[in-house]
Formats: sequence, structure tokens, C-alpha cells
Amino acid sequence: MSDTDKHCVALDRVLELVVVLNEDMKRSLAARGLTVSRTHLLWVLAHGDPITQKSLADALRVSPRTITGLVDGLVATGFVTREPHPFDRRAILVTLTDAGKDVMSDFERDHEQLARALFADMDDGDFDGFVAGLDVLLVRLREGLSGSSGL
Amino acid sequence: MSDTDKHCVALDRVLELVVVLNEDMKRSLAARGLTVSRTHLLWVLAHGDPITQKSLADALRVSPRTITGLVDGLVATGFVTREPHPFDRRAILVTLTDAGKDVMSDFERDHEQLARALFADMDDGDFDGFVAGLDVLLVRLREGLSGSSGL
DNA sequence: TATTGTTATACTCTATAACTATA
DNA sequence: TATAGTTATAGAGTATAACAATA
Repeated sequence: MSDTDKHCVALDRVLELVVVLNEDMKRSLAARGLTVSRTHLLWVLAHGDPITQKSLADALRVSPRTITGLVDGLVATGFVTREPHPFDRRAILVTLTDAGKDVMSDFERDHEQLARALFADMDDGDFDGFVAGLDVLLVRLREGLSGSSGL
Repeated sequence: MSDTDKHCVALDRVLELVVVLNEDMKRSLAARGLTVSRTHLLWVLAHGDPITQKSLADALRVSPRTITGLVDGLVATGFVTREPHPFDRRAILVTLTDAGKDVMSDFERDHEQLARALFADMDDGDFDGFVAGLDVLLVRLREGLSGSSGL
């Protein structure tokens, strides 16, 4: 098999991993009344203080209008509240509720459990090579390849 | 660093790869007037004969209604046509146009180019370890982990 | 005048249910 | 009666543009 063929097979496997992980993610989040986008927003809240919708839009790199929708959904399911900003009456502070904190704790616990399940008992050399390869891919994807992948 | 910590870092990096690859994919497809779902449909067409919408629904594991929408979009952009089924007047054969074949050829060419760009000059040991690790992950994700990942 | 968040509008992907035409 | 594909309706994520309130 040529090097190019080997590389294509490897890329196909990476893409398959992307698909499988994505489906698994969506399924387990849906079981908690969450979506990927809403969880991303919750994750930002869980790793910082209450924050304005404008800041959330910057953090998620999404339009302010999209944040309105995501926060609407999270308010409806009780994971966040909209609180007045102490000294800017235009702004709103999106704030995690106890239910929101709980769901994020579960999330992080399951995240650790998945990491153990995936990598436990993996050959040390394989693990190190895997991580090293992963780093190379991330660096190359971030540098200059953007937009030309043709995936 | 504990093993669990190392494993969590590795999983985080996998998830980052998922995000970066997904964004890159969407961007380069959008430049051709395509989306991920429509490309998936086109890919099935490109690797087989003209096929009914029902069969496409099964292949993409999506509802028949969703196929109607995807085909509508692909007809509008000129990548497929709806042709009558030769002997079942209920059914429709979705068929690649020349433009559809062209866009899929470009897609496959760019796919190879990306594979080369990502893996070329990668240390042999890293490459083999990466692929081996990838296989382990895929096997474990497909077996039993489904739905309990908590990502 | 600039910023924050909203409403208005639109496009994509997804689903279920009801319906039409055909088998 | 069952199947192929549609319309009807709905929810989620995304965007831009116009607009309100406030800075």
C-alpha cells in the first residue's frame, strides 16, 4: 500500500471517529435535555463567573442572536437564569442555576469515566504515539490548512 | 500527572480535533455550495447507482422527509436530478448530474491532498501508534460505550 | 454615536403525522 | 393493506438587518 493510501485510510478513520463521537455525544446529552451548543455555553459558564450575552457570543464565536436562542432554551429547562447587570442596564448576566451546576458536574464525571474507558489498558507506546500524532494533526489543521481541506 | 489526568487531556485533544475538523469541513463545503448532510447524500450516490429516496433514507439513517429536503437543495444547486423509476411509478431515482460528479471528484482529490498534508513527514512510529490508538478508540466506542459517554 | 439585546426574517437539518398516488 | 414521497407542523442552530434601550 502506498503512503498516500495509508494516509487516506488514516484520515478516513479520523473522520469515522468524528462521526461516532459526535453521535454518542448528542445521544447522551439529549438524555439530559441538552444539546451540544447549549452544553458549550454551560461549559463556559461553569468555568467562569456570570457573563453577559455579548461575551458569550464572543466566547462561542456565534452571533448575539444565536445566544438569545440558546439562553432561551437553557432558561426553559432551568439550567440558567438571566440576572440584571449591576451597573449596565443594557446588559444581562447569564447565571448558572444549581440544576445547571449539577448537570455540568455529571458531565465532567462522565467525561473522566469515558477517558478511562477509552484509554485504559492501551499499550503505552500506542498511547504516546496516539497523543503525539494528535498534536501534529491539531497543529497542522490550525496552521494554514483552514479552508482548503475539502472534506 | 496521573494516568486519569493524562487520559482526560488526550480525550480533550480528541474533542478539539473533532471541533476543528468539523469547522474546516463545513467551511470548505460551503465554498462549493454544499453542506455536510448533502455531501453525505452525494457520496452515497457517487459510490453506487441511482437510488430511490427511501433507500437514501435508510443509507443516511434519516427520515424520508429529511431526504426530501436534502434532495430539494441538491436539485436547486444542480448536483442531482429526480428521474422516474422505470417500473415503480411511486418511486423516484435520485441521479448525479455531471456537476454533481465533478464536485465529488474535487472532493475526493482534496481529501487525498488533506491526508497527505496531515500525515506527510510524520514520524513513522508516531503514525503507526496514532493509527493503532485510533483503532482501539473506534472499537471501544462501537462496543457498549454508546450512550454512556457523557460527552 | 456606540453597544446590548431584542424582534423580524430566512436557511438548514431533523422529526412525526397526515395524506396522495401507486403497488 | 403496504409502500414511496409529499405537505403540514414543529424544534434546534445559524445568520443578517432593523430597532429599542442604554451608555
